[in-house]
Amino acid sequence: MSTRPQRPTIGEGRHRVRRGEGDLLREQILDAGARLLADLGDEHQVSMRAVADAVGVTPPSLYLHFSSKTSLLRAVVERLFAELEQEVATARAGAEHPVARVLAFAHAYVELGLRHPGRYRVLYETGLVPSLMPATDVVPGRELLDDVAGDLEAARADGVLGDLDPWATAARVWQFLHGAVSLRINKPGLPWGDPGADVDAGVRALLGAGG
Amino acid sequence: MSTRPQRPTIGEGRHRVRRGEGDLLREQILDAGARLLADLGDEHQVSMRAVADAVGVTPPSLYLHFSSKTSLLRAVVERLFAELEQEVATARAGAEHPVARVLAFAHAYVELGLRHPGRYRVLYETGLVPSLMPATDVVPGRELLDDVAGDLEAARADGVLGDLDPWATAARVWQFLHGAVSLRINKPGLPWGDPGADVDAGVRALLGAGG
DNA sequence: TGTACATCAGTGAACGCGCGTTCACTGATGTAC
DNA sequence: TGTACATCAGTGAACGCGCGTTCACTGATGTAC
Repeated sequence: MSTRPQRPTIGEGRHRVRRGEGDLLREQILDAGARLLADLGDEHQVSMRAVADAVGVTPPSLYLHFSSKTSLLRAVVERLFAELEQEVATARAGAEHPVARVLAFAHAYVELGLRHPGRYRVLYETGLVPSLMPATDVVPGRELLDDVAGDLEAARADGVLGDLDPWATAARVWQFLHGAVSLRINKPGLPWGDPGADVDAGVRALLGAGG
Repeated sequence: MSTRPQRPTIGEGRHRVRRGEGDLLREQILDAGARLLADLGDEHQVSMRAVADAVGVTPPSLYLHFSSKTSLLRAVVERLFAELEQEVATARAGAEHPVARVLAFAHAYVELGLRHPGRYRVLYETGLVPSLMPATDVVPGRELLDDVAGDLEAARADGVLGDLDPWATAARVWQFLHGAVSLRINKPGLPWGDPGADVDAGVRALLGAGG
């Protein structure tokens, strides 16, 4: 056991980066920050020292790429949200009919949320996002809601939705899905049962049992 | 403007408590702690110094009543949950028929959650509760779920619920309600619409449009 | 009723710690000749 | 090809701060006589 904290400094194995390759470290910092934030689910638990340690670099190095912890967190959150957005998007791409698309989306959403609980928490249950992105129109989830509402408008045009309001119904579906993920994450002590079956029954019921 | 932070110390207006009245300060500490935790919605933002300041006392005084910050927070969380439990209980007491009871509960739950968002966050969206109460059977919300499931069993006996499973349906209702509260709290930028109408439509749909 | 004393709720100062951030520096990389 | 120099990514030490917690103390309250 070494007497010093065991992290690879430049002298001990980490290669100094060549001119112009500074973005490499930037990417590594973002990766480490995203991993830490998603693991811990709380911005206060993620320290600059911890990020630097995870990358294998000293804390001041981070300031070569980010002017402050806040700006680093902002970039990290953007990355986490972009990942989630892309994963959900590819998941819905499989289905054709509007109602099937909504169901595909619902299953993917819950599955992804449960697979990455820390990330879910950061993006949907924290004051972090609004405090980092004060602009009201940058609301992670808005696009998601618009997409579902769009599918439901199509469903209504097909006569499958009864006289339900597409937008309000989309909101209720999302609320249900969010609750299904959030309660399973935050109250793991309760016997929730299979998420897939739950989502299926819940979403179908909210769509007026159509589908 | 005084040069010192303006808080009433014993010498400046706060009366020293008489023998045996130490519990008075204990209550004040709990009150202040509950207010701070509910306002900030995050345990890390609540410092012993802040609690002491709010009460009008110096930090070491808190240790006369609580052995550590953790034990103080535990007592505070218990108080917050007891408050919520009682409020919900009195709200449901009004209705007779099972489905009406569930609807009354649903409206009260969402209304209370939106009225005290910080408290809601602490109790339902934080690692704080499980970390303070490691015993699995102390899960804030379990009793709540049992009550709704009980009502739904009665509803099913009355033939109002179709062949839906009471327990699974209760879970889905709670998931929807939690999502309705949580998303409104955490994504205030989206046009959610009236919570009451939403809850009504959502819960009725989840109960199979019965009621 | 008046005085000396015990009690103990609350104080004030200090501790060690981890944090975000700064600053003068070092030394490998790349360039000029 | 070999040497002197400029660049600048990354270091190591230190800063001030707020935190939870400790400790010897003070002084108003209540009691004994």
